[in-house]
Amino acid sequence: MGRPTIDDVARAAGVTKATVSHAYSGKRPISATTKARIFAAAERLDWVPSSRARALAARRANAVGVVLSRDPAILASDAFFPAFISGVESVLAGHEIALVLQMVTGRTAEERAYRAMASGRADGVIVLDLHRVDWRVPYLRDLRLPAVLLGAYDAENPFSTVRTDDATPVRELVAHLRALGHTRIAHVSGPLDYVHSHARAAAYVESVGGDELLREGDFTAGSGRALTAELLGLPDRPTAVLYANDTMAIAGYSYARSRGLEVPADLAVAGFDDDHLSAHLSPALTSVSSDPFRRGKVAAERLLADLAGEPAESVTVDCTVLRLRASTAGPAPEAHPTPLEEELS
Amino acid sequence: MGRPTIDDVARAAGVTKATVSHAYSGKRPISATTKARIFAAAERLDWVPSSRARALAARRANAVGVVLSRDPAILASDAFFPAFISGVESVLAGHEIALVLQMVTGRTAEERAYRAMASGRADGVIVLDLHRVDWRVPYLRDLRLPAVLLGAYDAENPFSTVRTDDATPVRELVAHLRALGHTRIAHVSGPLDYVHSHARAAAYVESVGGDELLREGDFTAGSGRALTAELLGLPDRPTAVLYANDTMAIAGYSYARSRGLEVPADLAVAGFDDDHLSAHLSPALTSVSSDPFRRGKVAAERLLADLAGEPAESVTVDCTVLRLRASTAGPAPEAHPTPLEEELS
DNA sequence: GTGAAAGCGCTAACAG
DNA sequence: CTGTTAGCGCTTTCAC
Repeated sequence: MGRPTIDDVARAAGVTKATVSHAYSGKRPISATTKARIFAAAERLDWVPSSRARALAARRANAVGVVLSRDPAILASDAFFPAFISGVESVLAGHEIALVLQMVTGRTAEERAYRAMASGRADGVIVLDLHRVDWRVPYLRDLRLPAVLLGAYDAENPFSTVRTDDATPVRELVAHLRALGHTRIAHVSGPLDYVHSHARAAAYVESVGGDELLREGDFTAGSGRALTAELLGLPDRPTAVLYANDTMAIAGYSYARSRGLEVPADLAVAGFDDDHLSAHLSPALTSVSSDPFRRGKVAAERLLADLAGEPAESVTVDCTVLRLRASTAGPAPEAHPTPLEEELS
Repeated sequence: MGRPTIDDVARAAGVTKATVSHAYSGKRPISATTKARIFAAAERLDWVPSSRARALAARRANAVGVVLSRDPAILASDAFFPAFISGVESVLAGHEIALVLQMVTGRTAEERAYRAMASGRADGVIVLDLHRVDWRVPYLRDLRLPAVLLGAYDAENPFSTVRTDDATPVRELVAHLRALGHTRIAHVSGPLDYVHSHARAAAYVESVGGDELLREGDFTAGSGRALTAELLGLPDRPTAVLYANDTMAIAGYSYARSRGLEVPADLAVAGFDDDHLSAHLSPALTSVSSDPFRRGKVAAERLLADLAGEPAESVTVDCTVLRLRASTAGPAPEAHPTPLEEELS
């Protein structure tokens, strides 16, 4: 024995398996009475169609893939990912489509992962953490694997894209700080070869008119701390720092406080991505929420549309909201604050 | 055309598909020369075996499943999940086994998800967030779906289990606080029908000798805040609070500070799970790190062993480490501190 | 050592 | 509206 098959159901209902199949897929009109008989039989036998057989015959996995090439340590400190996946799942669930996740380190492993997806594990993939020049884009094209890219990818490509306007909140933040009297505004970015880090950094440079106070971090608390130390050691130190994520911002402001600076009185601090803890810190951290759940939703919807045969399309999700909180409240400190002595280690 | 199949490779190598299949699986001795010819042909044709066909023929998906029934909002504020998944993936990757993730809300959806897994999407599942009486255990047994349970499940069941000793760190924490002079130690737990929340709460009750200062939270910042407000409004308020996760702890200590209390001078605070931000707060938060990565690793290894036919087994991962930090440093405040006035809303 | 052939449990033409 | 017949691309007996 073992699980019942479509043949068992067909026999029990007195029809052929084709009819059973169509009763469920609806790809062919079936009379209400036979349909009822079929469903009853299926129910009675407790039949669940084999997704393996279905996948092979229909040439589709009914699954979409996500391959993640982040360092686990960074992943763990990332508010984006779980929320994004939730958003993706929120649309997949309604279509009985599964999510296949693969975490890899290194290009070879990543290529293998995408080939596995293309070999039938998934019907399409969502690509995260786009680089400004990303080998995956031509690679996926060659694999003929449908994909949705998250982030603005400028080079010619056949894929749908889900974009977010990262520049506007950065500009607003700079304007806000300027209005409070800040003139030395720094930015600790993420790795600049990521499209989103680059977009934020570019908007910052454009807003403040230079990159003198731009430092490239890597999204970890460690880099937030180290670069903050460096910035605060400058002769004409910044009075405000924008970080590319909340993890670095919090590490940064903790460092500043450990050195005797008050936030926001001596140093204004803002993050990005609005970690769930940020509103609960004291002072609460100003941040930019970017609704990863919604972006996951849109990306999944877009991928399903692609899979349904619609032409690729680039959609922009308007989802960034500036959350002004205590860490950037109040006037800027006086013009030329004393620099902190640079710390060793 | 389309992708090459095993037949193309067989033809190109001058053998039959059976031989190709065996050349890769090693389930039959193949002469070195034909093997070489086969691999060369496969390489030349750029053949990737179809995982769909393979799954159907071999009756195994080469995938393991995780179905998550958490509210997306809680998931997003959870340091556990991404790290756990990383750990799982770290072992699956080496076996060319995929991870199928499904997020659901509600029992019906969860049952559907498990049936989908059993229908061939996955060869086994890892079950998280075990309840003290959990319908999934008999359900999965009836489905005959191999599973590994994360957490101590006491009722009779056929599954492998990955346990963690949650009680010891709680006892250590209480002992530590006692040594500092605290006598009124509270605990804000997670939902008590979860096995892990219950285990922590039970250890707490046993250590302090009563449940007068035990409050049941739900892991969200909101509940951390509300229950802290309630505890601090008590006539004989606690001078130390243990929270079942860092999110609640941070929300709690932010609340306390907003009401004028100093941490740890007026109130000692400890969390659980060691969020990546906790070490970077000021004061840094005492917490219990529980190495979710490692637990994911062990759970995945255990599941693979089950799938390989080994008998089910219960393993205990010794992975909790008490991270004593500033939020519990220094002596307890005087015996009967003034209660805070209870806050409305 | 290798080949031939029979499935795995569905979907999808092609008929009627 | 429903039945018949081929596959989908592998794995796995059973032969030799």
